[in-house]
Amino acid sequence: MGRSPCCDKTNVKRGPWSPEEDAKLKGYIEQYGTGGNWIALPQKIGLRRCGKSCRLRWLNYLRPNIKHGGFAEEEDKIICSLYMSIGSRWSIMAAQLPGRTDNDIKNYWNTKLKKRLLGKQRKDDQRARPASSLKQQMNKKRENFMNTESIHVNLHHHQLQQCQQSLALPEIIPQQEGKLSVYSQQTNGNSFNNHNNLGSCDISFHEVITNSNDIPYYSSSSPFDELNGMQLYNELDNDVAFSGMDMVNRSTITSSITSLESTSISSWGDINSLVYSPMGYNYKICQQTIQQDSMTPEESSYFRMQQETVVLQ
DNA sequence: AATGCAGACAACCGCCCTAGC
DNA sequence: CGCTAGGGCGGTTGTCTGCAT
Repeated sequence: MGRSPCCDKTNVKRGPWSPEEDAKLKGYIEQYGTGGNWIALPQKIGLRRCGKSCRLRWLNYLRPNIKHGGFAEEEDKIICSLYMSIGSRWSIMAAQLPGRTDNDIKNYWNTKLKKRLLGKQRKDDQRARPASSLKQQMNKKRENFMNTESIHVNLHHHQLQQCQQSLALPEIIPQQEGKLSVYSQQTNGNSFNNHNNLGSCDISFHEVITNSNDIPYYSSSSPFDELNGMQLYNELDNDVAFSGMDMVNRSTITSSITSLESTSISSWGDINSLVYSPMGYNYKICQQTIQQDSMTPEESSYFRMQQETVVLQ
């Protein structure tokens, strides 16, 4: 038995809002506020709309200081870099962009930025790989496989690099040696207490990709240490039930890790950051291990942004 | 002028989380 | 402690519009 619907679907109006409905809703909220109850609100003001629909209309369109369309280049950069580090957390992105709603950002990403990025990638691929080869076939296979996944999976390290380049973002690949401490904490009912040491990994660059069946899929870009890459992944998988967690199994795991001695996992958010970070390192790890004053101004700026994002979460 | 198609974005759906009981 | 309702959120769908044929 599913949950009961929030309103009588047969008795509410759906589809585009009329100017009259907008005026009613806006006028009421500006005068009395929402009263903390969206479900009851439409009845109060005589709107034949679902409460959730009213909420959405207000938040995405009617409330003051909402900007529509015309994203600035600076906003493009912020969206792109946030997507790289946190994935499709639209509401968090919206918090970083005053006047923008999560819906707006999501639409903008899906219709403009994603295509710009993938279009460029396609062109570059055609230029770079004119001849058919085994490697190409493998890549094609992988591409087909990943096309069935969400956008998370479609974004690869090199694509993200290109996104940075096409948007004139500074490319940040860490050169610092990171000594990463391990600590454990109970999160979401999953204990990481056995995470003493993940062993010594010497990974120049690796990509680890999960598929929808939660079976680790591993691909490589040279130079890298495949064995160690796999080892790191399997350690994660075995110890913390890596698979099956929403944040991870729909993501592309793309990271560039230099001289990893162990890793730091205190929450799924940490894993997520590690996973998503195209800059090559987890900012929380970075926080513990790399002095902020050793970063370039650009790195520092990204770091600050990420810290704010973490706070918002 | 009619039709088809693609892009843009508004709106909806359904799941998850949480506060209150 | 379990249940429920409301709110929040990400993914998806629907609709409108402009352009090409």
